[in-house]
Amino acid sequence: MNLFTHFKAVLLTILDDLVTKGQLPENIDFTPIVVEPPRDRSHGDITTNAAMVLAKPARRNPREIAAIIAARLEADNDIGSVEIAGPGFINMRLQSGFWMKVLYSVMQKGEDFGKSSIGQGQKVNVEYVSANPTGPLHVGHCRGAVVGDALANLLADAGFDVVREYYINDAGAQIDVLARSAFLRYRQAMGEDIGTIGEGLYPGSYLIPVGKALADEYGARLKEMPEDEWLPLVREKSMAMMMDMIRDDLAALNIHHEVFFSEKSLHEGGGIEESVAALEEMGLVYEGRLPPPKGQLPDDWEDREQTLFRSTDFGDDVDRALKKSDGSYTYFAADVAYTKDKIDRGFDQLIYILGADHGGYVKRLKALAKAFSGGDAELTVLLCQLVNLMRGGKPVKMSKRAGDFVTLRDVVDEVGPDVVRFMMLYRKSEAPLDFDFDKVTEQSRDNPVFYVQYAHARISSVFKKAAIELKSPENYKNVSIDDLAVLTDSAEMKLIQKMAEYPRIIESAAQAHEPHRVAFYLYELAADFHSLWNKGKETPNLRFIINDSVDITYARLALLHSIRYILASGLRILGVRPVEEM
RNA sequence: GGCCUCGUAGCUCAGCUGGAUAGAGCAACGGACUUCUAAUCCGUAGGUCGCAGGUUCGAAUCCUGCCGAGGUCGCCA
Repeated sequence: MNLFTHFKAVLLTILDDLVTKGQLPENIDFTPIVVEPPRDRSHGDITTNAAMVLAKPARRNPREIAAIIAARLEADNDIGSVEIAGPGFINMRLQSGFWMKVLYSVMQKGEDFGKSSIGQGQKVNVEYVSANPTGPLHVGHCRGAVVGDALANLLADAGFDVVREYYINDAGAQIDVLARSAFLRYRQAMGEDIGTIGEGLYPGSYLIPVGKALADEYGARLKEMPEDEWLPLVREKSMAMMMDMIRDDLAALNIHHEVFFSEKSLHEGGGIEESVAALEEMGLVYEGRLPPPKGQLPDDWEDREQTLFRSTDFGDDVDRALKKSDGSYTYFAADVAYTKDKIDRGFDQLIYILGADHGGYVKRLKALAKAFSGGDAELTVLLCQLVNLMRGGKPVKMSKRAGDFVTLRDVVDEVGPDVVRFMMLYRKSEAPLDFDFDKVTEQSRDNPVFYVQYAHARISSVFKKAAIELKSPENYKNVSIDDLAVLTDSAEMKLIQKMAEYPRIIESAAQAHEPHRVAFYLYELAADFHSLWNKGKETPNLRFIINDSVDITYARLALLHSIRYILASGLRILGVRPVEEM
């Protein structure tokens, strides 16, 4: 239950009634009305701008309207007091009994407490990673991988029907380069001295096992074939092995896609012709010339007529080429087919997680979604900015020597998947991110991963102690709403109120496509918990286990258990494991 | 030159889709360990929200123009 939507419903009922009673004019637009937590908690538990929004259409003073609404709100059993403040804010304080109902609801629903149905089962496709299958994932892929995965989890919790998808670029010239590079490794495996690896081939040692596998499978036969015979065989084998490696890399970060979509299947299955024909039917394809780019002109620029898609009809800067000078389809043409395929599969929302270097690609993708869905499908792109690898405050030097890059696996192996995931999510994705190997493994408040994990571990330690000291340590699970009334300390109330915000965080983060909000929320929840913990040091009767009062002990264990549920739920969305001890 | 992203405390960043006196952490300073782990907590101090206009009851948030940082710019993928 999102308490803000709950009280918004209460408010709207009142407003409707005021309209029928003639105290407000008819046909007023209520959509700008929000019910939310006040910026400053001292103003109350919830606040609404209703009076200020209604003032103009009702042609009355906002504070006057506020007074009318406030009088009605006060009649609600869950609302303790109502105040009108500033230009016309209506601030409400809730009865403490209401907070206990919320806490009880967390106890009952457990990790489902934050789940929402605002997604209404809308079909969402989240495409992320989609790295070329020509080598292991490198550190640059980390962020998009984690952001995409967490966003998918978040959307699923918010009631969307989510498909996680990986687009395999298995059709371009880079795949032939991969195959030739693997062929070299094959010759090496057959005992040949291959010398230094030539310019334009992949020198990485990860291809050595591919060469061996080829040698095992084909023996000397490949060497005796002309290139046009061995190339397809080597291509298939090396690509399959690269994809296996990529899947392993992703699994190390606990990432699993449901769909791996092959670009090649669009070329071979006629998807491209079909989709281009569909655009033609809509009158969106023509033969024409593009103006040369404004910046530095490419060396090999030649002015020529080509097949173009009218993406400018949908807000793009220039029309986009569908065919290369040799007559074959462009990469973009495959995207035409791919977008159409997604729309045809019935997705209401297409989300792409791309690196910042793909910024120039966004408008043409949006143009495609508009063209194929008639504007019904929403296409959004999250551009993840660069991750700067640091060590001890200094940038990690990455050698320009080809093949010598930091892999995703290097990073995960060094600091663990939980740290990688949390840190990649502890920043909004449009902002660049420093990832310092030393800082992220530091155990201090400066390290949010540790800080949140530590809260979870501390809660676990209380339950361990309770299991030893209490006769019936599980009895806290049977507390009633009334039993919870012994929780009256301000730090306890603050925690309950913080927990009550969780469903709203999930909903707003999902709608804004901002998983980092969950990470920040968890940090705040952990801070409130650590604060209560330390309060118990100074004030022993605020500790969780109180020897001479089982009632208080059970109520507090119920509180702790609820916090643990929410920490676990939020961490699950982020893909970080909660820990029992540090 | 066009387009995209960013600019908030000394540093690293939040700011909940336009709300009230702009918030955290680090660094600085002052406090709290016979304890359910002090790996934490409490307090003090720190601001022209890049600059200038505009929109309105109200702007860090929306619009326009500058300044600065990064990215990107037919047929590569």
